[in-house]
Amino acid sequence: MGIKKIAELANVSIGTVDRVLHNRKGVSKETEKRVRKVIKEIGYTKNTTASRLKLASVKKIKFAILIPEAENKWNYWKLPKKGIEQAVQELRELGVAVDNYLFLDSSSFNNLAEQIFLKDYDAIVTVPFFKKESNSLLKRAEGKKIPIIFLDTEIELEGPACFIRQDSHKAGRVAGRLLHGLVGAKGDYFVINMLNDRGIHANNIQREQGFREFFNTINEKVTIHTINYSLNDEFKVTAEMEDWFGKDNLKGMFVTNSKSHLLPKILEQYQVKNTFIVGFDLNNQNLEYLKEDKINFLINQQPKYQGYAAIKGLFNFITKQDRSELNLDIPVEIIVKENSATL
Amino acid sequence: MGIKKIAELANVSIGTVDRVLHNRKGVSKETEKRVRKVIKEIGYTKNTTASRLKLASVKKIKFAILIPEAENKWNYWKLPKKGIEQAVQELRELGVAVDNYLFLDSSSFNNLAEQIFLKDYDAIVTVPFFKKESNSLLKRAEGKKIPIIFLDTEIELEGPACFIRQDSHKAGRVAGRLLHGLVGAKGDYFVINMLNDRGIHANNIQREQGFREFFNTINEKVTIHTINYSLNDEFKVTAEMEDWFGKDNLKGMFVTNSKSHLLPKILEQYQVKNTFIVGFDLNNQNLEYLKEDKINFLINQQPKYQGYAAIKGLFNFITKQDRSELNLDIPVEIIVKENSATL
DNA sequence: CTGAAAGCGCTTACAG
DNA sequence: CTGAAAGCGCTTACAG
Repeated sequence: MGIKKIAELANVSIGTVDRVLHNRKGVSKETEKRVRKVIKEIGYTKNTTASRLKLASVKKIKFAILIPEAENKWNYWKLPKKGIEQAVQELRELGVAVDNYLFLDSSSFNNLAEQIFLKDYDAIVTVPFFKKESNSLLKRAEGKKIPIIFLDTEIELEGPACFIRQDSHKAGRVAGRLLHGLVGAKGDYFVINMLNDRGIHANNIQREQGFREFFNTINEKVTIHTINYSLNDEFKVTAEMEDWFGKDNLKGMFVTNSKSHLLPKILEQYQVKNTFIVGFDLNNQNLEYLKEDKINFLINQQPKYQGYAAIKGLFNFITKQDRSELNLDIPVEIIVKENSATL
Repeated sequence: MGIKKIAELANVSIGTVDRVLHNRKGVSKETEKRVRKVIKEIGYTKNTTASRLKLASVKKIKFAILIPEAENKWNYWKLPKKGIEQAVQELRELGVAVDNYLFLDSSSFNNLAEQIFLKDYDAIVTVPFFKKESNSLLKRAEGKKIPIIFLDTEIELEGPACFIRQDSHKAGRVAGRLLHGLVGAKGDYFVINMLNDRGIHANNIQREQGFREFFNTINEKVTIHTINYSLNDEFKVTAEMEDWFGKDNLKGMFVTNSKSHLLPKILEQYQVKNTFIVGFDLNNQNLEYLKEDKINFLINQQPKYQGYAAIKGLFNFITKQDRSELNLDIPVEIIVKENSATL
């Protein structure tokens, strides 16, 4: 069922079959036609394993990974990196290798992108944190026909791009559903955007939109306050917020980023009662509060899997022209205390 | 880094290296020692791909799949089967193949098991529906040193066994958490076990236990009624149940199997109000009611993935002696209307 | 434009 | 007890 069989049936050498299969030139029209016919007839599909066995030693597949430096501040980014490492481990004997380029801000992002294009990578995995810079990266990759996958967040770019990320609108709607179940129609709702250095993150905006969308969809007029709080300053409870918090009804708090663990302390400090919290991401601090029943739901975006899937998807694209795994909508995983640990 | 290098360093032929690597006899103590030393020194790990490339044509890995016939009644079983097929597809070029044996009841289970042992399979994937029969299967597999994985449900067997399934206690606790969030301390709770031909299923019992456990853990004394309802008869609302349903409070209904879609109709018919439902499995009927807000939460046990993981796990065990994927605790996936479809 | 040969890392029969 | 050779399915120089 392999190229040998094709060669035999088409009365050519396996070298010629290989030329046809790879659309290399140097084959006469007639021979090519004959070979293609046989290929079709026997329903040939390439044995990727055998192919990679040879290529693993002569032509590695190299990926450039351009993601945030995972210090304490962006601890989160250890997870996609882990997933990437796992995928590489699985594919190592098939000749896959990665180089990590870890950025700190938009300028180091740019510098590293520059370095990446000096070498010949087969694909790039990155993160669309900086719109302008992402666009320029996308353009250059397109020009060099290097496939590129963006993780974590989907933003609009000038040209089609591949994303492996959770649908943040959807995540926001799910959060709406969950909080509404606990708080009901008579409560007050709060969307809490904790800003970081780069201001408000694209997917945090989308999460808030989705959250509000949910209440529109179920056609319930509830009060939703937005609180934007900068991580750099102290949290200041304004007079307006004191009014909101002072009410005796139930309160639903939707924290649009991974910092929901900052909330319980603050709420305690200001003696705000009857609150329910939905946040994002399974960092240790969040999980701690989930266990203490001070956070009610966490939404997981499977960061490790995102990294894993990116490498696998790119590998399948490069080796089998299979585009189907270049885009991925990560399910909105709902975590409560009871399903938070898989023993 | 391969056997060639080892052979060179140990001053033997690759044939001898191979003998040592596979613990085959016919190697002198001294040679073996020398070879093992080199193997250790260079930190050799087998290239599974290369190994399988050769073996794929001379010695296939064959799995016997012994699962329920997926007619309409057990439609669910199409899903693990699909996952199995996907894994086999991915591993086909490495020489993996499966035969399906589909049973209808305990006697056909036994007959098919008999047939399986007449052939030489490298592993078995099955389902522990029938305790006695599962034990005898496990025993025979043990005797022949054939690895075996049980899907879907964990039951106690006479001897250690591998399970890829969701922790049903945990799933029950999650259900408790979810319903409690909607219904609170003042409501009534109902556990609804819909019996089938085989009586009440092991994991349905465990789900009920987990559910009750949750309320013990949070130390809240709520009323939990158990309703056992046979699928074969009409649903009869007893006088006692009329009392329960007639109360004006909120009611939480936990359906321990995949038939939660039968409930909304019945509740409507008996004009039971203020009910919230948590059920299992993403069949079309359940999803339909989820979309209509008549079922509030569904718990998914990722049946397709269970099948997929079983094949992959067995493959990694057989080819790399890696036992780590033979047991798997499937996460308790919480599904609401908003995250039910991944577009 | 085409073919024959060597090789990827491992496995298997065969010869001695 | 040990080695040399052929082969898994594909790829790559090299020769003509």
